[in-house]
Amino acid sequence: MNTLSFNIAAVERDTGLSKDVLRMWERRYGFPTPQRDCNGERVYPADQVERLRLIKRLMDQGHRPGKLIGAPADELASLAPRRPRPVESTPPAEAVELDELLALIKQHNSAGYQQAMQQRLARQGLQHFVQDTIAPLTEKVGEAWENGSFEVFEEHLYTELTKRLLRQVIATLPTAGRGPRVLLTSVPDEPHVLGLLMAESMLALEGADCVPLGTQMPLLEISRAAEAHRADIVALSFSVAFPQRQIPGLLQQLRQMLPANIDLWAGGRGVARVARQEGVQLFATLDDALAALAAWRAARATAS
Amino acid sequence: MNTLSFNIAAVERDTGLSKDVLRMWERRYGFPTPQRDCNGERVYPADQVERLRLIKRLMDQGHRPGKLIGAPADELASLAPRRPRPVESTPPAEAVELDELLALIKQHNSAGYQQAMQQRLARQGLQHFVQDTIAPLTEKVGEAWENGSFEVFEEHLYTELTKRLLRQVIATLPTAGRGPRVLLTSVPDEPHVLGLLMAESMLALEGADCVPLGTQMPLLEISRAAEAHRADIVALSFSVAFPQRQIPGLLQQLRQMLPANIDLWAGGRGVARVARQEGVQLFATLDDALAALAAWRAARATAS
DNA sequence: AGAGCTATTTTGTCTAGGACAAACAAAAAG
DNA sequence: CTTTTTGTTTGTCCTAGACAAAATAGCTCT
Repeated sequence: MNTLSFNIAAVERDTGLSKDVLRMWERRYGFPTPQRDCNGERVYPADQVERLRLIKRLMDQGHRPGKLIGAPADELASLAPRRPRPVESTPPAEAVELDELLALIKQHNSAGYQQAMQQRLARQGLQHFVQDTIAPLTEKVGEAWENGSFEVFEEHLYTELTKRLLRQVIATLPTAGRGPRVLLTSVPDEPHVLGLLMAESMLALEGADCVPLGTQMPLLEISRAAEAHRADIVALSFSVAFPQRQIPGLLQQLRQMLPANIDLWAGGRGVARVARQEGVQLFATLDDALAALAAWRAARATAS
Repeated sequence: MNTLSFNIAAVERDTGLSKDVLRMWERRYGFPTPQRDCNGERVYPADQVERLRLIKRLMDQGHRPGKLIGAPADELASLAPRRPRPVESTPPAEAVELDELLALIKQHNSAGYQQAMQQRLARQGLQHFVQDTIAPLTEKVGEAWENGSFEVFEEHLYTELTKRLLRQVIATLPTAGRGPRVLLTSVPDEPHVLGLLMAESMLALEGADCVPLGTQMPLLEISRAAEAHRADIVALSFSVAFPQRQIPGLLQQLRQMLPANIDLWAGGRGVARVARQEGVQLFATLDDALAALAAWRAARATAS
């Protein structure tokens, strides 16, 4: 087999590190050390790409590159996520059951996983199923990926199967028209959709009129869509992986574009530690979103 | 309302034009002409961002930037896509029905669209529904977006609703284990999933054992997943929007990583004009994929 | 004419290093 | 012990030049 090599664009694709950062690290830290082709362009060997991916994963957990790049291979020992873990409030019995679901994914047993989830859904009912099964399970998958016990493709499989399940459930809900019209989407560079689906299922269950637009909408398009659909609320989801510092700016910009009578909501693990914004409602949990829905209805009821 | 302005990263996000390209155009063509903030960084006014988005859309249709940037506003007249249009082989009666479906999306009538699609599915059966409704409809949506009669968010709505429908249908198919195990995914920078879902529904209908991994898998992960799932076939989908010139390189690279006994298939409108590759099977239509499935089974039957 | 080949223009990506501000960690002050 | 100030780390943006791949134009040959 030919030795695999990557140009800088391919490394950016596969690692998520921008070209600027790759060149900067080379200059500052002396790593990576790509060879050059006949045009003087960087050529990265596969093992360095692998190492960069590992470093990126650890960085997403809160480690700093300066520390990581020097260490040889005992980084594997520094698995410990440096981000403050939310306190594990799941009762032990529940946790065991969730681990069993994770194990099914880890064994690549799609059919078994789907069956087990259907069973739980029937037992818990939609609301509890979303809050007590899907939400913590997604959290656990994220953790498993961060600490290396899940491969990327295993996370993808989990996501894909769970998306299907949620969409299927949503399709069976009656399309009631009594609630506010909620437009659900995410900003560019935020491809995670599970949070949106969870929110949609909860809101739809309460009779809200949801318009799912998928992920990664340019901000201008979001405001256009909100007007075209005569939405009452624009709801965004930010995953924990989304760069936190960009969130306030994005929300402000979107708030400026939107007509004042359209509410802007933002939820997901990504907004947990974001400062409160003028004209934007932030939700740490799905319960908060439901409370906000009730509040919205109450405000409208008294106003009219 | 405050005048909206964008920094270069925001413009990249919203237009899809890289920072390098934005700076290059400014240097070469004198457009765009961003102002500078107190740090000397570019600040783009909203109307130039709008114009850049228009230019990008026309470029995706095959126009060249040099011609577009000079023209003032009569570009609107040059709507004509310069890409060779595939001959419209849809019989007129069918075409009218498809246009009715498009109109439902254009009116943002989600419920009506879903109902109409369910009806067609029941009438045509899954195979014909996918081949004669979803495939041409997706094509038409792409065209409508290219010529500006569809907004981005309308395309998103179509995609989201159609994804749901297909996934729902796939979920109802029996999980037969007789066929080859097919791993379905797409490469990084290829977020379009409808092609994959269409392929999955057809293959699953024929009894193949599909493993859907969603989109945008790094190549190294694809090969890892293929081994972990003991896949017989890795199937990739490339949309027409994917940069054609990158495809051969990607396929070659992946082919090198994969064990020789795992087939590599690639389909979708994106591969229609890609040259044949050693060790890779390219499909222009869904029928080709079904034929390849039959061929795979025949080869295995005689071999064993 | 039309099919193929070669030259020229167009266009995007890569390279280099410098500058600076935002995020973070450490030290000093209350 | 908490808060503020100072220093370090780190990412993004900047200019400007070089070059290769793609698209077009021009040519030749059938």
